[in-house]
Amino acid sequence: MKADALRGHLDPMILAVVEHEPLHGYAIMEALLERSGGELDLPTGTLYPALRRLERAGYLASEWSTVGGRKRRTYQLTSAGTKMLASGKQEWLTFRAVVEGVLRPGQA
Amino acid sequence: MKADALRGHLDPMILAVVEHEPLHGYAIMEALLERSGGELDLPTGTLYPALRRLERAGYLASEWSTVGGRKRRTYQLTSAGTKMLASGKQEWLTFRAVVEGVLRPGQA
DNA sequence: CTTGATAAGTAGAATGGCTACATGTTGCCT
DNA sequence: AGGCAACATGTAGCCATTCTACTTATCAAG
Repeated sequence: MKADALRGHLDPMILAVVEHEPLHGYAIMEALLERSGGELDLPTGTLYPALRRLERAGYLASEWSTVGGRKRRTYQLTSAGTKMLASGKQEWLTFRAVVEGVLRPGQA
Repeated sequence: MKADALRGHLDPMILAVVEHEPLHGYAIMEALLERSGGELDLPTGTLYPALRRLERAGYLASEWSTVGGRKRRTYQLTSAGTKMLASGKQEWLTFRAVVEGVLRPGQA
């Protein structure tokens, strides 16, 4: 998959994986990897800054904990984040329709 | 639709509209607008540089003509462009599967 | 004779995902 | 005991591409 085809689509994806349970950064990476069937192997230099950005923007809230000597920062959706996720899903559907309207991907 | 969610997806879309008939820049803009149901209104500052980039990369070839006092540069797919378009369509399907695997967009 | 559509372009800003680097722990393998 | 893989978090700076804003020019309609 092309490098930064993700542009603009990553945020809702991150929000989606913490929708039903709060997760820490590393676990978010693993969840993305798993849900994408191994395709989405985010570098830490992408994920961690993105999480901070989303927190700054008010879509995520975080708290520190220490588990077995390891520090974890666990993120959960805020109510603004929930709304953002919903509208992100909607925007995805629009985007998909636009691309497929132009691309007509059935025709190889 | 978010501004540059297009990132990395625009190139195959441009190639797609000239797949069956050569078009000049302005006509490409109109074709994108029409095929996207009015959603994709590219600024000229996006399209023209993109066309030049695709030509430099060998995916498009262009020639000048003058129609009614207006200069047109008409673009058509090269054979490399045809291949690139095919692989772009394939990549789109992968990308879509990745996003939807993570997003599960059915659930509002 | 001005406005809107047609037509092509450039310069420079901004975005955000990437590479590469930095730091430290735990647990398994030899 | 030593080393490496997995766990865990983070920063600095690069880079590609899309965007805004601008320029130039013709033609048709009003």
